[in-house]
Amino acid sequence: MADDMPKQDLSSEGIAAALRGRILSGDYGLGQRLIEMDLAEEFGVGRGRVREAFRMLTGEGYLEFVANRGVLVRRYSRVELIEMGRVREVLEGLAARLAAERALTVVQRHDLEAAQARMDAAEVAGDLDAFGVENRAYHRLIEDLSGNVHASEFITRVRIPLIRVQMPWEEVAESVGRSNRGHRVITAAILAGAPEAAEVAMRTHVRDGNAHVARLPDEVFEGR
Amino acid sequence: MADDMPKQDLSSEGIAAALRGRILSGDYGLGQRLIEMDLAEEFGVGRGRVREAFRMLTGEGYLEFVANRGVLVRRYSRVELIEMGRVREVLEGLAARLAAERALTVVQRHDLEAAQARMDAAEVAGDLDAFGVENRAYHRLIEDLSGNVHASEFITRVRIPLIRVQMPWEEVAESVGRSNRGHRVITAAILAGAPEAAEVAMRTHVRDGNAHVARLPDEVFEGR
DNA sequence: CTGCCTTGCATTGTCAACAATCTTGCGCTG
DNA sequence: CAGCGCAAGATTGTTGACAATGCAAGGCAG
Repeated sequence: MADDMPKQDLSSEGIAAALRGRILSGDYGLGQRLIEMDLAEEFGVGRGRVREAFRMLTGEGYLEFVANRGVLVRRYSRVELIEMGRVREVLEGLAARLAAERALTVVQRHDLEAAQARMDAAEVAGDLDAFGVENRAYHRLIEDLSGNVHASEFITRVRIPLIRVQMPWEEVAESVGRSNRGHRVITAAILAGAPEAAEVAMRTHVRDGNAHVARLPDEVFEGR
Repeated sequence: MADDMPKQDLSSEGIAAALRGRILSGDYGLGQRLIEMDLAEEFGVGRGRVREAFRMLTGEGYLEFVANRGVLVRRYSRVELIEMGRVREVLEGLAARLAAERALTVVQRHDLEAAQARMDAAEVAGDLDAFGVENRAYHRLIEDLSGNVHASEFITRVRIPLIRVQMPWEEVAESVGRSNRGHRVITAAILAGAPEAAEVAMRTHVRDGNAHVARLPDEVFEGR
């Protein structure tokens, strides 16, 4: 579908949401500069509204403001990525713990099992792309099951720098097996209502993933 | 000093910083409505700049935007406060862990001991106000010692709703002893370079504090 | 007296124009 | 040919004016 049709009149929040989506989807690359005028035209609004959306997203940590240069999608150095990885570790661990603490409905339990099954199928089929997609869906599902929107929000943010980075990760086919073994432990712990076990398993799992990040080449960190 | 002298010309960031300070200091109460025009006049700038400052602070979680009504200092429901408390628990736990993992300099170790000593002095003197101040300084020091700015940023955010709430907390003189006992365990663990012990102690400590929040009366949650 | 409508005021929402600033490419000089 | 201004273009920074919205006070009907 062509995306160049002038958008409907949106509020600042709507524009912010649209831009947030583009950043999270990787549509806008890290370090990419955003031009007020272009977006104003695209959305069919004045520059002021776009500016306000920019300021909201800077406050949320998605954009970087440079005086007299405007905004760019926030970049992260290797050090920052490692720091955020540690934060992600405890936050995702918390989400798993909370999911295990709650009395899940039958539907929720089924959703979790289904997500696990889809990852298993992708693993067996050796479909790395599908595994990547299902992996992300699985982690987001656990956030949802935690019922803690603040934890979710922060996890989303510390996951941003991984958007582009995870490609080389998928190349390592061997790690899929290891990764999914972690998933099965987490799934079992949540379904069994074992918070401590769920948190420990999730933390270990995320930490494993972070180890890959530490070995990435420098090129990954330059925002074009 | 009288505060009614027209302020110097400030950037949006400067205005945001000023407002953030007023919110953090309790100068602006929870739920208080802020008028663009008044602040524009006070700071001697156009409304646009004030609006942009508002949007930044909304993104940071300090303000709440209501369509066609402007902004008010963000209120948090009891449920949100409890949710954020759990996030704070693991994040402060992480900060303590990281502080214990790092090889602290002599100066840093001294700072930590000094902060602990000041809390001890306030406890002995029975000075609840001083203890509250030193308590906050202590937690912030540990954030700094962690060396993880992202953890720090998130901790600051989940601490926002506690600004007003901590007053009744201080009334419970008995809890000061219990609280400071927790501090001593944390301090010792960090100085001993014991990450696991430091994290566990901090999590327990923060969880204790959160228990107070859960028992607060409903009035605390209504923005005037 | 009570409830609803209306009218006026306070405030926010939006834009378009102008000023300030930065970048870029050109030409001049040594 | 390299380096240094310098001017033109592009982009952001800021404001004031006008439109739209919501709220409160007062009047009117029942």
